[in-house]
Amino acid sequence: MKPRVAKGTRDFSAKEVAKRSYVMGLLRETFELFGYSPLETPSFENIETVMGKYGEEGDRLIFKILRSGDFMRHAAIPAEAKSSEIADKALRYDLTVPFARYVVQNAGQLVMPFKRYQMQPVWRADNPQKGRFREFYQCDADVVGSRSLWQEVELIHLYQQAFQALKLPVTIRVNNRKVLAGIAEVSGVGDRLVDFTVALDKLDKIGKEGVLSELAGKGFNSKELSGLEPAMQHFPDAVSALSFLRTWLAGSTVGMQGVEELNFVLNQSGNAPVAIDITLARGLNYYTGCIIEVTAKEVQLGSVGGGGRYDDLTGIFGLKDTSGVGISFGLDRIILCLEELGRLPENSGNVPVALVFTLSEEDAPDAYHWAFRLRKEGLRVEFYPEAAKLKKQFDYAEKRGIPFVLIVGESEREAGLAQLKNLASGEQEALCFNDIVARLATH
RNA sequence: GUGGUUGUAGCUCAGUAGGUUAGAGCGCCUGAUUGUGGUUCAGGAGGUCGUGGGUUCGAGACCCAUCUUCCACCCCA
Repeated sequence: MKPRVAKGTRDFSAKEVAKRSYVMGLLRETFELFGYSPLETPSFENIETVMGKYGEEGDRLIFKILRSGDFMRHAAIPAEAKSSEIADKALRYDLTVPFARYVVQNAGQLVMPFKRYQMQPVWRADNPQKGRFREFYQCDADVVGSRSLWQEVELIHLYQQAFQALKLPVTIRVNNRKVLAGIAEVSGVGDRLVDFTVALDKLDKIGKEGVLSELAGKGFNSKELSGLEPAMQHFPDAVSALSFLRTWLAGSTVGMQGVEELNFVLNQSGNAPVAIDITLARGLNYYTGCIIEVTAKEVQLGSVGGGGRYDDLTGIFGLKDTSGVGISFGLDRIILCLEELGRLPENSGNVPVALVFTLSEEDAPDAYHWAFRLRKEGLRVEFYPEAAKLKKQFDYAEKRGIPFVLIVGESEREAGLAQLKNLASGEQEALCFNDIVARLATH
């Protein structure tokens, strides 16, 4: 059997880890700049915690974990057994639901509004594609316990700040579930909101005709279709979109509320790259208010982030009246984008600055001592552990990307010096310890 | 979950209409060169052709199943 990673998963080499920690470091800084505190939750939850939170499609994509112990042995499992009977745990599907669980579980201790960020992998039993994995990282920031729309504004600015730091130009598209509900209401299809929004979300991809025919296929009649049509027009700017919606949705209380929320958020967003997009729906069905999605401007790779307001997610776990709003960064897609644009720093930071050669067994103790002392000075130094041919030791340094080598032989030992050689330039000089520390430190 | 696609040496790939012992480039190892690499030259190792069945005198090639890759749909980060 050929060893292989499981479908849709990846190993991360030193280089890749360096890229990932670069991006995660910037995100962490930004989260903390905005006052969010870190949280980590287990990789799996009780199955009832995750099931039913993401819609039917979501449930299908949840990785379920078989009951442990000898459960399987004395149970003849009927084919129609529910997955909850043979599985009692599930890998987390996102970070928001475990967060909601945490908030409810610790409601008494938390200071509200409670702001946390979380950067951990999530798992989905999806078919992999480019930028689409079965194990991937999300980096989330959420606030619960405040209905203020300033939270939405702040999260938009958090997005702006983070993507600026990452040097990845993005468009932040915003919409409001209440606007969508209002459109459905005034068109008389309030009971089929999900079918409507799912189809509308594809406008960019399949065009107006495509959306209309998909809706027709779902049983919408021609009167309903023409009622919904205004939602598919293109607005030149936010002002005209909002004024159109104000007249169109005048008869819907929810709709008007959504319009005003959207208006507030847009007005307060300052120079952030936000755009109103009334076709934006987002699949996760726990969103109730403002919804946000972020796409990279220069790369076509789906969305690199998304989020929104959820008024009652904690209600499912028994805590009423605790509204939350949050955003998510898709770490893996952000890295793919930056990679494609060549904007990840070259210097990975985890390569030694020097390699100490071992010329012979006799020279080894002294050579090792050089490495030992240089490390005490805080320099990343590696010691070549065998008296191999110099060609081999040079090749090793070259391949690891180590810029300097240190050669200590009999003559150097007597003089208390070491030869410091720059591999790129070929320059070599016999220097004392302090000079070598200075050279390597300033490299 | 649906449809298509991919898999041959460590890597990138050849392999013609099924026919001896499956090839190339790069990489790797050894030597020329026992304290100075990147060049050059000479030699060498490395493959149950993703896996399991089947058709055939004979399968890397054809058929079926399965896993994997990438793509589209679904959905999503």
